[in-house]
Amino acid sequence: MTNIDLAVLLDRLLRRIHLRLSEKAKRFDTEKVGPGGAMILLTIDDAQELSMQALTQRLVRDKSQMTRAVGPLVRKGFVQRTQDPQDARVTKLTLTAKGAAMVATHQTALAETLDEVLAHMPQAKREALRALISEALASDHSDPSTLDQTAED
Amino acid sequence: MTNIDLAVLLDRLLRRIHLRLSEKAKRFDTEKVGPGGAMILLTIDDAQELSMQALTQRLVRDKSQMTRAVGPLVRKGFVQRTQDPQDARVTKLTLTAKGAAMVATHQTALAETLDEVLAHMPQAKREALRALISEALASDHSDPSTLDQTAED
DNA sequence: ACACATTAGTGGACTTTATCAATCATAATG
DNA sequence: CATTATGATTGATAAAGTCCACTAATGTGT
Repeated sequence: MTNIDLAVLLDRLLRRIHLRLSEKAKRFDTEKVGPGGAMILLTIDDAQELSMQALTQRLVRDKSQMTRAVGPLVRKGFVQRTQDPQDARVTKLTLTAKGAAMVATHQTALAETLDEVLAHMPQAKREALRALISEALASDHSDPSTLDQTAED
Repeated sequence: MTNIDLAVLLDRLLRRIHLRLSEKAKRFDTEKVGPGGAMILLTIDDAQELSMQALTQRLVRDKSQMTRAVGPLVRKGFVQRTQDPQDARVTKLTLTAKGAAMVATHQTALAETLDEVLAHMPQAKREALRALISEALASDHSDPSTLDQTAED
């Protein structure tokens, strides 16, 4: 195994997953949600409701890029923007029924993809892997700038 | 934990790492190797010597993109192209001394970054995480098209 | 020799993401 | 109020990656 670091390994694994997923996606992603869009949908689904800021922080992207990425999803009817009654500056994002359906499709595809990529890995190890990554994410409070921890996990 | 899948978690973790790494990189990446270039250097370093094809497969990218990405690294003196004496079609990539130095710098930065991101994760778990990812990568032979396994790992 | 496959590189069109500054509306504060 | 901070968006621009078709050189097999 030598000297290739965790980040490099992560990158490769993720690329493989993306590669296969995008092949599958050709079959159902007729509205061109794309990998970035799918990630957004999955994230909103997980949180039920998210502000732009929270979404930006979770996906670790630039906020301006986030607006642009969400735009098409709204236009295509997957996501709904609503104004927060508490604070009229914030935009809350929720999934439409159509968005939820797309999430379900993507989750199925993701599960299939993971089954392929991790074909030879026993379930227990997959769980362990997921747990470790989840833990790594949860325990990372060291960001100087942008992490606000809207606390679940 | 709900329904966010492993791939999504992986993506987030990797993004966090990249984000921090790129901040660090500003301080030493004066020749604009960039994250993509760094990944290439690290990969060549790991294999000692790599054909373009092998590199493309490992990094799971488009081959034309790969040529374009390697070009600047050669021009800047980090990587050397040599023709394989066995097969004159293949270009073998190796690191120059300058390239090796850059790899060392990047590895240090990577290690620091991982220390930050995984600050609260004990060493044993980090090792476990690395081992699991490594295993996932190694055991993945199911690709229909492009994996040729130039056999090390 | 000949046909055929493989490896690399080129070129162009195109999509996706990133980056950075500026703007606008709304809060929050003195 | 006036000022400042915040959340979101816009605009301009660049970087990165994809896709596809094509060329050139070399290797393989008949």
